[in-house]
Amino acid sequence: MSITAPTEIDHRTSARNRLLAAANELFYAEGIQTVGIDRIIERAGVAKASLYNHFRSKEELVAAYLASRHELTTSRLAAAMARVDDPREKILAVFDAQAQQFAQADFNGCAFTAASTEAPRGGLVEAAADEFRASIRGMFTDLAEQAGAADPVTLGRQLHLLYDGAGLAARMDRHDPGIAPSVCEAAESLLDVAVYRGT
Amino acid sequence: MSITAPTEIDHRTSARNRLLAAANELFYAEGIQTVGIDRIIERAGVAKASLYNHFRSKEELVAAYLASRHELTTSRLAAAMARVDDPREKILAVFDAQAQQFAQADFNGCAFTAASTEAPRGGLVEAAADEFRASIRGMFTDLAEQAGAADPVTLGRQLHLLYDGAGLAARMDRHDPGIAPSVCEAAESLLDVAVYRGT
DNA sequence: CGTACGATAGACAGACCTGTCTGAGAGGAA
DNA sequence: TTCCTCTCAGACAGGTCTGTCTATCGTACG
Repeated sequence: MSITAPTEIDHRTSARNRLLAAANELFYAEGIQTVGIDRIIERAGVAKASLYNHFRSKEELVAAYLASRHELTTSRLAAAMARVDDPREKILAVFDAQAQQFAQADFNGCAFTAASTEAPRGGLVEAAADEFRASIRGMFTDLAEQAGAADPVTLGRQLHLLYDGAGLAARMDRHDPGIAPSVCEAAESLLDVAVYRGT
Repeated sequence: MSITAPTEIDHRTSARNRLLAAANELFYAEGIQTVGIDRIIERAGVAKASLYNHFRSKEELVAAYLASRHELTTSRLAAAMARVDDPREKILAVFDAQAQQFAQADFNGCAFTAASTEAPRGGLVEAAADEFRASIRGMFTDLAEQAGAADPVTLGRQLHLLYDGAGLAARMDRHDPGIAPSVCEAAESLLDVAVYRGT
């Protein structure tokens, strides 16, 4: 890195990135409504005017936070899938990756689900959640097709149901260690029935 | 109803019931944080002092709202199960009853899940959610045992995962009519594998 | 050196929230 | 009648929130 241009860019991205990092930590851990702008800028070490210079409103900051979550989650799942070849193993790899998330100390359920219960209908949050869910659904449907399911749309939806239920239960039943194994087992059962049905 | 005593009782229960009804409608439809006390008492046609005469705080009103939801949901599921004899059919009846909820115009997902994302940890809301989930989990575990599952705890948990995922997906993917059929199909698949495994 | 721009700290407005309190009214009970 | 209890309507305090604005500072660049 040279000294002239990058520092300016670095400063500019630094403020935005620190804001996004603070939003990630606080919004995800405590919710959107309960975390005020003041705590975000305090954690980020940024002035309030700078926040409103980078984002037009709190809702826009929330949307950016969700976009970063979307990117992070899908890339993590893609990396997990890329490690194996067999479609069936790819599906199990997705649930394995999800289970690893459950084990994280800061795990607190699906950010999009939580955000959508707090945000008004028809806003940026709902749009971000719809986009995220469509992406996950597409992934599962593709996997179901690759795995040879007789009805890939239905199996994709069932795997998505399982994925949703797992994330929700892992947040609500924090003291149940049996969730992840039961999820993998259930995924295999659904897969077996959907692929070998009628043979 | 006579004129003397019941009117007094009627008045007394009426204020509380109207408050609970208003809380049910508003909290469930719009969330707990976004609905203020003022809107509750306006909808209920009750003075603010009366609210704080019946409930010590907003959190206590929320807890009462969740308790009424708990009662309503479990009794509805119990009624659905009572209509059939076979344990397997009881399980499907539960998911049928859930699907009927999805079709309600005012359906907005699981009240306990939504409330717990908005409420602080360690409060009355978390306790109510834990209680509700334990009740549902017990129901599914009992059903799994009655259905002859080799591992009733695991099947009960899997059915609970499915139930959770279904409720979540029905709220998030409002325009997907295929959820309910896919859920019933998945429940049957899990049931088949869990009961006939190894035979 | 001077200029321009972004960052900072913080005051401020306007709105909302919860919970308390006052004052008045209505209807049974002694 | 007088009392007592519940209710209503609304003011009020004290706090929070978002978003705007002022004023100052530091630094890169011409």
